[in-house]
Amino acid sequence: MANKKRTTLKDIANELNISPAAVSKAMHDDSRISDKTKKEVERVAKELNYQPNHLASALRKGKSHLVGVIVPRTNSNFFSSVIEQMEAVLDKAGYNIIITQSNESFKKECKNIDTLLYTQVDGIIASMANETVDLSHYEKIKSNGIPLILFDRGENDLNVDYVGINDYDSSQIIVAHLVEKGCKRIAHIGGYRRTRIFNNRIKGYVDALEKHNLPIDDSLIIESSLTLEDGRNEMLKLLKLKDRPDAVYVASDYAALGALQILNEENINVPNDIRLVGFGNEPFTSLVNPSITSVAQHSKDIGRLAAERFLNLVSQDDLKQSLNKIILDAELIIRDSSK
Amino acid sequence: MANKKRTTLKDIANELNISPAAVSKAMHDDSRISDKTKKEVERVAKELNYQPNHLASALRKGKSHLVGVIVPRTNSNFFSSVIEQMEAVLDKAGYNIIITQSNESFKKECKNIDTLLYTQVDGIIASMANETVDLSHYEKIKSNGIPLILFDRGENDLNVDYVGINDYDSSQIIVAHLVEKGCKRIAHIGGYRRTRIFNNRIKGYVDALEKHNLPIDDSLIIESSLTLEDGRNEMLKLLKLKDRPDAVYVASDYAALGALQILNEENINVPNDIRLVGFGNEPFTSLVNPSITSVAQHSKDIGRLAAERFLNLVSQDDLKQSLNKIILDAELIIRDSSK
DNA sequence: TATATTTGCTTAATCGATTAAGCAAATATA
DNA sequence: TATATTTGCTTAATCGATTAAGCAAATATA
Repeated sequence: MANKKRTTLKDIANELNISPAAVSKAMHDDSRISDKTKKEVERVAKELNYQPNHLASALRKGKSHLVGVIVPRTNSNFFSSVIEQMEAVLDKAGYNIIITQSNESFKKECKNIDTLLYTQVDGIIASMANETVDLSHYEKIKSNGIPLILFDRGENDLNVDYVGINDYDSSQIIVAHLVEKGCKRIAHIGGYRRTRIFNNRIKGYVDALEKHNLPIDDSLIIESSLTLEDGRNEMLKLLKLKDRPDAVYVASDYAALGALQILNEENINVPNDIRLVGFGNEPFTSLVNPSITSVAQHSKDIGRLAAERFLNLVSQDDLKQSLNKIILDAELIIRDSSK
Repeated sequence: MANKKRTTLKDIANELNISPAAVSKAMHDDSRISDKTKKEVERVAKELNYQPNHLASALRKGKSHLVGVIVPRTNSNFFSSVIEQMEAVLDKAGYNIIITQSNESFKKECKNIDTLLYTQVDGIIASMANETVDLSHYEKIKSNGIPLILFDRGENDLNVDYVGINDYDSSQIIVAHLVEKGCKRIAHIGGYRRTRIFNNRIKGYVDALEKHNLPIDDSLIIESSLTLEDGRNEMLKLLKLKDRPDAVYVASDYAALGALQILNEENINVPNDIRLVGFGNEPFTSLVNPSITSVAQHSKDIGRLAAERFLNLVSQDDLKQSLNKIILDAELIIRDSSK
């Protein structure tokens, strides 16, 4: 059973004493094949448990109908929700997706791109690893002549389509919210400036402080990888400052959670002593105590829009990509940590 | 730039006035090709930015060096950690993985299997969707003659390799722990019995109650899909019982979290009024208030072992699969919710 | 020096599915 | 009835990489 050879078009053709070409056409419902033959082909195909060989047809047609997806990690609600939507949209158009994760590693990301190109995907939708600065591996995708769409963590320099939220505005909204609650010393535990979205969040934060006539204190602006551990460490450092902040805006929910753990451990009341805001609206933000105010990133829209951009691009005969940004407004979800 | 054709072996061959066969051999470091030719091939390949066409070589060799992975969801720490380990092991052996998610849907799972078979993967490593009862789509994998390895949510009837933890014993350990803490009415919010692992957890729970001379009360045994929402709903029902439980063992951390939310909302003290135990050791169990006692599932070992089983199976000339279980001991991580 | 072996390639077939071109029979049209 | 068109296929080439078989030149061995 397990050892028998795969059924090919030729096997069906031999069974029916017709040519493989006729079988292929029958399967694709060609108008020049008789209904009788089509029915017989269908019957024998089922009988022999025929499974088309994707490698062969993809090779011949020059299209694999596979889309590669690269994400930093799959175990965040944001990315898995984005992927779910992409899958839904692409599935309808006859595309399947291959998900790879970079684990935030530059090296892994390069390897993933090689794998995807090697697998002959028809396009790549990616969100960059934290470590990524050099973009030559992404250029490789472009020079392969297949569409590249970036989401969330993108780069203008690549001159490709991008779907994401307005990070700059999000920071402005967060600071405005905290100021409204009476906060005067707002710290920011952010990502690294080299990553565009985190740079934008920092800029938004700084500009918002100025707008509200609050002084900018470099000791309150921290760059990190935004892991839970980073959140703990950086929060501890902030607490050791002579002049403690009365609010902390953290650019990731995971790091915000780390910060909250420290605050709870040190018996600092949130929100009364220090207000806390995260970013990403991960499900756990509403589950922890106190629940964490955060920014919803419209993951479903991002997934859908990125997939639609891909479909739009593959339908073009002559692929010409350029910087084409779709920026969605983010939404502040206010919870107990800043009330 | 984007529109130029891919470089093929033939292009390199033409450039050097040798045959494509020689180029292919040079690339594979064949001993019958001169060092001079090898170097020239390497140079021209780089010059023309040659990328081998995986479809062609896979078609010719009959091996795609791709492994399909099917998980219910990727956004749980358990599954993404399992996948990370698989990737690490398979990568070393020259295999790449394609991750698909069933979203706990039977229909989606069938579709995923079709996609993977169609993509000519060399094997499939899967964990079943909650909905799955009919196994014919999995039989299709077997009849394709490629290895199938199940992990976590498996089925004996398929007679293939399985890697998972000892669910029965885990339940026993949990009940013993709760009994030791003085609990007398232990409820169980479990999964559906049709899923083997959940059935084992229920059996382990029932047998453990008997062992400790506690009565078995059907109103305290609940089957559900174990989502967070299910946890909330079932917990509410348990609280409405005349004779409330003094402990709840939930077969998933997500549902346990839902249960905890209700308990917190109803101002029921955990662990003093009701003790709570989850399953899976998801990171948030240590983050919520109170932290949730849970069972660590050794995701890394499971991922590694499943990948190793695959490698072992593909290396066999004559694939013969049989029920071959690797059962790991789980570990109870005691936290505040049951202290 | 004559034969055997090794080296370094080429030739041609192959993996399956697809498709342009073409052909004979059946049918439609003038 | 003669020609045109349609129907229902077949033939042969193709997508790129790989490999068995083979051949001529170079080198080794007797």
